[in-house]
Amino acid sequence: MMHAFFVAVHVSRKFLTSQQLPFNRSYTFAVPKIRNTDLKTLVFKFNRLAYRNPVPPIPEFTKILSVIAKRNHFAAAISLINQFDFLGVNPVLKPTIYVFNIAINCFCHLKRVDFGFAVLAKVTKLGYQPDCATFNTLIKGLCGSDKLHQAIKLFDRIVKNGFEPSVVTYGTLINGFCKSGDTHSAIILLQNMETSTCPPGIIQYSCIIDSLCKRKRFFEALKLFTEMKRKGVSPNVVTYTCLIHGLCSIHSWDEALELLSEMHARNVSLNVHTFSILLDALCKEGRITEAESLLSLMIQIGVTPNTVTYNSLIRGYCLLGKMDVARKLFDSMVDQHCAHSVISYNILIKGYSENKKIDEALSVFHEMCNEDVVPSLVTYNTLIIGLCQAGRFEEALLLPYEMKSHGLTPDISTYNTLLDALCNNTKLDEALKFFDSMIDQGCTPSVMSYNILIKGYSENEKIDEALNMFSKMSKNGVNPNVVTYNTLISGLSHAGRLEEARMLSSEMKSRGLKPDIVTFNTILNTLCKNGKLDEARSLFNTMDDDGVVPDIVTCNCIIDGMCKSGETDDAYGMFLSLSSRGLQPNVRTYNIMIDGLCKASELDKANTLFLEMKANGCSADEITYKIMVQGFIRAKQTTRAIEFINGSLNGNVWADMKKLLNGCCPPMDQKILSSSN
DNA sequence: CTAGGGTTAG
Repeated sequence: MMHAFFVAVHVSRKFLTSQQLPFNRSYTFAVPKIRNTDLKTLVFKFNRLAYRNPVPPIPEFTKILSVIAKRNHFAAAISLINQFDFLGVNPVLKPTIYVFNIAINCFCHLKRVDFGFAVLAKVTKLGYQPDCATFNTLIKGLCGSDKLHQAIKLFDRIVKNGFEPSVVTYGTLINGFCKSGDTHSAIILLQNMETSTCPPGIIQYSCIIDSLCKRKRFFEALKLFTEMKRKGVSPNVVTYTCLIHGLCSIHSWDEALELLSEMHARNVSLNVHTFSILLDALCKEGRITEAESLLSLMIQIGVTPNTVTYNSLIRGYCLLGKMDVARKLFDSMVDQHCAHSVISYNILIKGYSENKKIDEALSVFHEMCNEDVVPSLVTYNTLIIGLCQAGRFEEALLLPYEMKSHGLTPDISTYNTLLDALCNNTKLDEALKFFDSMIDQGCTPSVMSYNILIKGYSENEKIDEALNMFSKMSKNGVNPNVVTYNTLISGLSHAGRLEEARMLSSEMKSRGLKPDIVTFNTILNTLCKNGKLDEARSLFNTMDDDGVVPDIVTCNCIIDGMCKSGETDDAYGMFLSLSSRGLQPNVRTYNIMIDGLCKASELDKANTLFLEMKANGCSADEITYKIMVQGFIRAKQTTRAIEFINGSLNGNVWADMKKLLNGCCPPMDQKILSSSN
């Protein structure tokens, strides 16, 4: 559904006035205080200070050190601090607690909180007084190293020793809880703040609201949002952006737009984050034209798009298969002073891979290496997926070695992808060996790993091995999920072991796993294939009770079942009812329906549908052509078949078609056949 | 101390 606002943007931007939406506000730009200097220059500056005579006061040094640390050059900052023996107390330059705090912060970022605590020990040993920032930094470090428990212990200890926690101390812990998924504890801490000397502020509320949104707990998020406003804490652009992000992620455009108008009413301007989220949501829905309009709009009102903004747009084009535009946009980023991030490259690599251009994907990979953008784990995983999908799994299998040589550790996703590739290429013995080897590499197989093997066995008529793996996973303490059951139910059904399939489906429910759309589709497919259309019909009609809404796959299955049972009229009726169910027919739907019509000798109706699918933006595939040609042949209309082919086909499919036609054409048609080649 | 973009199975 297209909301009025986006229609407005799309149709004519000039009609958007500031009365309607919060975009056309004037923006003031903060001049960046830190100039764009690289690490080398900063270190040079630092050294020049150190050798000046007389030695400048310590704040001159800390200023540079904090800039270096802010640029994520943690090791460099620590090295400079060490070099001047600040921590051992330089005889000429007596460091302030600020220097120690910078050192602690750097160690924490380098995931060495233990060294941070060593600095703290030195602080007290030298008779310095740790300040609020010292403890806050350490608490943050512990939170960031998944040591939340220790962070709370430190908090309790310092409070017991008479330390007054600040709003930042609380905020750091709340953030830690939120990021670890324990929103509940974060809320309790927020409530504790109410009764403390520092009441919660905008940051604490926003943090929890964001966490709730990310976990799709919108009701609670909006409750807290209302509560904060009631308590006189005004939401800012961050609060709104978090909520809008959450709402967009569940396609609740109307609610998101309501918030946009509320922002306007409260005089809160959108920034690049807000715009990027909206733009990203549009791209994910394939609404690229609107996304483009939004980009122009943000530029027009003075919000500069950045790398993230462009990344979303590039991905949008990739999703539509418009790789040329994606590439152009990628190249244009440089002109817009937007640096390519590793994510920009990952998006492009995935785009090429998914559009069957693996060689382009590989060349982008080499390009990034040349541009000194370091490939990440995701880069490799994406490339491995691409290679596997292109059937080049031998090359993919080599990449974990390359990763390791670059200091990257393959993760469970890397291994699962390769495991899947081996299974898909019927290399089941190798897959099992690979499965064992990943354990040797210190990677514990996940449910997904088992599911992949179970699927591999099932699809290769080794259903007993699949069942064996199923019991093995439970023994190894890995609980099966819905996918596991669906895979097995499908495997057993294909093997004709319907009773066992039925048993598994009830076992799954008794284990508290809810059947999902795939479960239903699998069972419906089996019923239809086995001529049990009536059972399928009644199951189809009761899906709703389980809270599962039929999708296009479900309907395709039923339509196919009806066609196969000769109930072509019912099938066609269902086909016509798709849009009222909010469903779009896909190629498969058309193929099924056209085939059904052909077999019911309704050739003209089939042909009409064929023409209609094109008009509906659904392009025919090879199967469609084959079905049509077969239909004509069955009706002994070979000339019409040939005319049909000549009117619609190109090179590749032609060979198949010729085979199909061979032998069934009268001599004269054969002549037409060869002349049209 | 709070917000946006990239990866695996049915």
